[in-house]
Amino acid sequence: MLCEGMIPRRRDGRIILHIDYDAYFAQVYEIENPALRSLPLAVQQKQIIVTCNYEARRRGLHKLQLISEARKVCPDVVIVLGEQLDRFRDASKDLYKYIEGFTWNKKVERLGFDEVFLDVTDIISYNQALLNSNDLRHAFFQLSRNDPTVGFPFDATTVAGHEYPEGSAQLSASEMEHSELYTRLILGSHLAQHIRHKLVEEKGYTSTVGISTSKLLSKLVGNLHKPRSQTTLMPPYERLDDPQAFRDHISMLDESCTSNVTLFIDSHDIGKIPGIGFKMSQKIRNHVLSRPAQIEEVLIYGGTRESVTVGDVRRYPGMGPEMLEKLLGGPGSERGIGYKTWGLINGIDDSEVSMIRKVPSQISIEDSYIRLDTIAEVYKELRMLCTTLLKRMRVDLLEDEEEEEDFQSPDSPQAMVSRLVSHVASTASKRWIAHPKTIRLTTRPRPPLKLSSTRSRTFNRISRSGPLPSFVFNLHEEIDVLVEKLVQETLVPMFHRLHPEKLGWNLSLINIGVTNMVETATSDGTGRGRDIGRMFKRQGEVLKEWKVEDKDIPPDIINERRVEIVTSDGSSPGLQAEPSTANEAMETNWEDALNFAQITMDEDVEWEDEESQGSNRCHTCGAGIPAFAMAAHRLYHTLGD
DNA sequence: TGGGGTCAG
DNA sequence: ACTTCTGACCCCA
Repeated sequence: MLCEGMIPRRRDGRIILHIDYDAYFAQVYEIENPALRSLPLAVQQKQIIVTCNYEARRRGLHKLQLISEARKVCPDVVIVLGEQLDRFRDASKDLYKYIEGFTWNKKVERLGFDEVFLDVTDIISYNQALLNSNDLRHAFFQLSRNDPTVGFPFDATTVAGHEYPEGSAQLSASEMEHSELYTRLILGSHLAQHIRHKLVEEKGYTSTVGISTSKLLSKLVGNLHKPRSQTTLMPPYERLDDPQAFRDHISMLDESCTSNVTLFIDSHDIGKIPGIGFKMSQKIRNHVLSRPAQIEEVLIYGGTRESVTVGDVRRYPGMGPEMLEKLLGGPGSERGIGYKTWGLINGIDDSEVSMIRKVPSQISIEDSYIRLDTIAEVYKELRMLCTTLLKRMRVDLLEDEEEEEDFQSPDSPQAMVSRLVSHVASTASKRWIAHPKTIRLTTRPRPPLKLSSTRSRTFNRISRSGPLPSFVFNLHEEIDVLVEKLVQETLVPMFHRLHPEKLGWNLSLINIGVTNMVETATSDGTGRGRDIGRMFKRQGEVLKEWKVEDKDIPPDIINERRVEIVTSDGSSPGLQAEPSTANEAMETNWEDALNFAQITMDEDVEWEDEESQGSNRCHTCGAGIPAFAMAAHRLYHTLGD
């Protein structure tokens, strides 16, 4: 008897696509140099092939192969270096933004460089409602809610690409004709195919896609047919316990055939399920294998480890959320891990595809070392890592300052002055879209070679963190200078907190990271997908008379700072430029603008609470600036160049 | 918030 | 050889 209550109910209302670019690193090179496409191409990191194109695989190469071996197997292989990740990261971001363009709800989530999840539920529902059941073969998929001509024709009676199980459309056609899910998955498969085609046409990338109702299932099912293909996990997803369906499918009632989800997921090795990693799969394996009384064939003495499949675990006597909770729970482990894992084992994953994110939640740089045990070497490495980190921050957290959108009213002093600046000086300035508040230093001490062997626990990295000084946001200073300052003032003290002993340590790794991002406020957080209506509205407003008002000024700092900042004496520690010069320039060239800023100060304004301070940072140097002084502060930067 | 663990690509 | 260089999320105090 099946214990119904132990299996969480399926919720298959969503349609989720999982996109995986084929042999990603290799493809990036192929696009830069199309001549490589027809050749066996391998990407090298250290002494290994990290990935290779399918031509190379056809000739016997594979991932994580030694270079020496690869050359033996395929002497004419073209090997390129893949240690510098910048090009891969850039291409990945570009593809991500392109793919976002297909979504309506902005639910698009990147996993690593080469995978993207899309929640296309809304698009599918919309098109499902549009289907004409009298002529499904000549359906039209609408990609836009506004323009019914944007889209593509398709045959809504068949799945695009592969399906799992193979030929399942014919097998249970009678049941599925009435299945809502069946229709929605068909729609999903055609949308997936369209996106794949567009990725090739517009970006030159081939990809592999999985189509199902959750991140878990779409990711897993996509693996069935690679490369340049797609697979849809077909219904029924539910166990057939409806009496009528029960009789119709009496021949399928063998337990493994109750639903295609179970059929599909049961065959996977337990460690292949996303979310069940090395540690957890080991714990589960040990438990399942260490009770061989139930299963004669499984012997642990032989030393050969039997593979444990999801099916083995799912059907293990007494297995359920409680048992998994006992197995996997404990201090440090995630709350409700047993229930979550039991869900995964039953093909249930309710986790959301997250909204598109413009900024990462952390940026870190690390390097590993054979031996690193002198303070001088450490300083040198800190400087190198810091340099890379600050450059990365300028790439990932900086954005072209385009016409100052939405968030602040178009006639606010900031926007006004900003327009003046970019118009008259035609300065293509940059702004920070986020400010990390914290910097962290991590090291991995070399394992104490021959200790009393208590436990070689995963006890790997140790770290210290502290506030990130705001001078690092100063774009007018040379990186080298900022690095030197950051190392001396922040990282060296942090290092000594981490390693108080003068000698005796030996590091195998150093990592420097910035975290705790505070996003600079923009209206929608995406910075993309301009609203046409809003643009028109704005144009009108720009023509209106200036309004003098500003409600974003924190009360506590205005009195002490107002004079200082308006006279631009560089009260922010990060400002290095000559104050008098900037000041002079402002007064001579920007009198009106300055007056404008002055007027603003004298207005009777309302104050916002402390919370608003985060949005009153200078985009350029990161200094906290009262809103009323921001306009003048911007001028200062512009003229400082 | 600081420090650490697990998982993933 | 579970490597390397990340990044996300979760837990505990």
